[in-house]
Amino acid sequence: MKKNNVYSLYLKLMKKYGRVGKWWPEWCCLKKSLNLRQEIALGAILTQQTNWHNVEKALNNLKKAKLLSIEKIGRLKNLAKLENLIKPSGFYRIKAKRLYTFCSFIVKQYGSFKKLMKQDLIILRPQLLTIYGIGPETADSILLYALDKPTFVIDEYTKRLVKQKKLAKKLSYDYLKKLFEKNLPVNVKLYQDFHALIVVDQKKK
DNA sequence: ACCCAGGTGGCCC
DNA sequence: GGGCCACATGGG
Repeated sequence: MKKNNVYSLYLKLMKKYGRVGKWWPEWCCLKKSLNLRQEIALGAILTQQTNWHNVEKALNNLKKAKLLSIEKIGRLKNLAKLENLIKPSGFYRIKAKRLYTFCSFIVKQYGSFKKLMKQDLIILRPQLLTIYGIGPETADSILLYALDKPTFVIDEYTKRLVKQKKLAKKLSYDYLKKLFEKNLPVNVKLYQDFHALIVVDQKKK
């Protein structure tokens, strides 16, 4: 039998860390409230090239302002208030525009966040990728952690790990995504846990 | 005073 | 297809 480096890496990390980091346990759970799912989706945009610590401040500001809602953000008339609330997360002007574009897309195309959840991964992923400010990593993070869809997330940490372990020569997004998915059972919880473990492992270095 | 953080889009070659 | 830049704040 051909040995599977990707899957054995998952087992190794699972053995080493078990249940993972501070905010991951609730993300890596399949039963999440609608509010938490929206927080995760918005957080996925806010965390682009940004420390989680700063993102938390922005999310708390949104929560206090009762604006941690995709439908509310999608219906905003102007973005000044939103920009101000998310300032701690950096790139706040461009991120306010990205949040708004994402949220208004959902409102227009699906009517509500709840209806979006029912959409199929095959349809949804290409749709998300057409939205301004949603690249492959943000799309996959939203799909995997906010919507529990089986798509593997590739980020800078994953690339670093692949390089360290010499799992692949190419480091392009789609190539690595296929590599992981090809060598793992299709399982949302496993994808969630594995990606979280990679981040935790790489952060320690 | 630097340097970096769970990216993305625009522009150039 | 790949390389470089702007985008901005807070923490080490």
